[in-house]
Amino acid sequence: MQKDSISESVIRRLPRYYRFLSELEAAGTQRTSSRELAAQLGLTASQIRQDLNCFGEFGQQGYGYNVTALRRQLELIIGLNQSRPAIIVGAGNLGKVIAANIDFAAYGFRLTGIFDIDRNICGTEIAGFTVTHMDTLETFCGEVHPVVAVLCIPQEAAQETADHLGALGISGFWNFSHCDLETDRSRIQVENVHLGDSLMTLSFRMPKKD
Amino acid sequence: MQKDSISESVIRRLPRYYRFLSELEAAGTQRTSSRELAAQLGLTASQIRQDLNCFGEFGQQGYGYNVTALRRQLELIIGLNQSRPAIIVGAGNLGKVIAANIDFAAYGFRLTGIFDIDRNICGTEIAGFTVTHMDTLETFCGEVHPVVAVLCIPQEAAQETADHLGALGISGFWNFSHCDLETDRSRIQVENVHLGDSLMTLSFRMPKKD
DNA sequence: TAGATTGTTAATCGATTAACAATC
DNA sequence: TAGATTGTTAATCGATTAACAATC
Repeated sequence: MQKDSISESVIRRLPRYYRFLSELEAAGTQRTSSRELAAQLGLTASQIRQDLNCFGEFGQQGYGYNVTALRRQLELIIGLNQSRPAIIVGAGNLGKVIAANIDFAAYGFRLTGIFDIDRNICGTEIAGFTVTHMDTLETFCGEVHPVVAVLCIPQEAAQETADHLGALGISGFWNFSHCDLETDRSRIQVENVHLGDSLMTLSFRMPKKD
Repeated sequence: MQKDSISESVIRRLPRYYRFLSELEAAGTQRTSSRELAAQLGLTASQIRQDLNCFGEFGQQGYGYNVTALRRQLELIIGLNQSRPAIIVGAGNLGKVIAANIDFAAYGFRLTGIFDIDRNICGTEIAGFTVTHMDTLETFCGEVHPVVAVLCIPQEAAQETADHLGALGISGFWNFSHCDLETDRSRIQVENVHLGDSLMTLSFRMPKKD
């Protein structure tokens, strides 16, 4: 059903489709078309149909798409109905914000623990979890088998920690550590959130003096 | 000197080039080549030369590139030497983390104020700034003329607030509010940080059960 | 000079857009 | 049935890669 390989461009558009269909559904809209979606999302109808047809045939000729059905399909495609165990590594400011503000369950994951290397932070409570020392990671992973680690640690420690976590069975990183991890890309998925890079692209596009 | 329009793909690679050259420079490396950079960054030498030649001729035949000179050129190209006034709008958890952790000066900006609509938060101090009520934005903008606003507010308020800020002269948004802003794209630059979308792409790429 | 590596042009590849038969 | 809109094939466009003359 799903095409062999989905291009990065398509993958990046899926969340937008899902978000927008969720809004339509919440607004009570029952039906839509590629033309309508395209107009709203600033894409072409062709592109939307091509994208969706990577995964199956979800529309009906002459009618278009049922909003609820298509949203539900995207939910399954993206894997939002899953509940894969995840951990946060690094309980500094950023780790705390993510623990408190990201609804992991809404994205197909389930937060199972928060770890830090600083014994002063360990023992404190964040989002219902007691921050635990990294020493206990091995035992924890043996029991809970988390698949994803959210890396909220300083750049210097990132590569080493990622290697360690990879050895403990982690196969996905949500990487906030501001550096490019070197991993076995056949086995391990990395999604980078490089805030600095993001702000630099804005800097590039803003007018400059001198 | 700079080509008429730079593609989004090129823009997204510039920060990585800059980061990597900074590392090389910090390590004391004086010279590099497109082949070397390509190997390290996982790109092709051709691509790197094409990308750089959008902006000028920075290399020397037979030699390659001087690390410091090229890093410096990228600094100017991206605009990291600038100091454009920026404000943070929304001083919740996320706004605080950004205020405290992002080195705006390193990215061509200068944090000038933090605003919130909640009078309970106003008056508290974050990263050396006293959080100020949004009521005072108009006066502030008239005096300081910030060009960029970091949007750390809830989705519901984002569009309205963006419109308001646009009217007050803001021409760039670093948007963390998890929705797609509708703006006059000829005048206003938007850089989205959609953490939910980011986590969804990781969800998509992770194995699924059932 | 010989070797190396650039800047740039040409070739290839992949993604986007257009077109249209199928069909609800 | 007529109108609408899909799924899909073909055409176009743009980005990446390869090739090579220029030159340090």
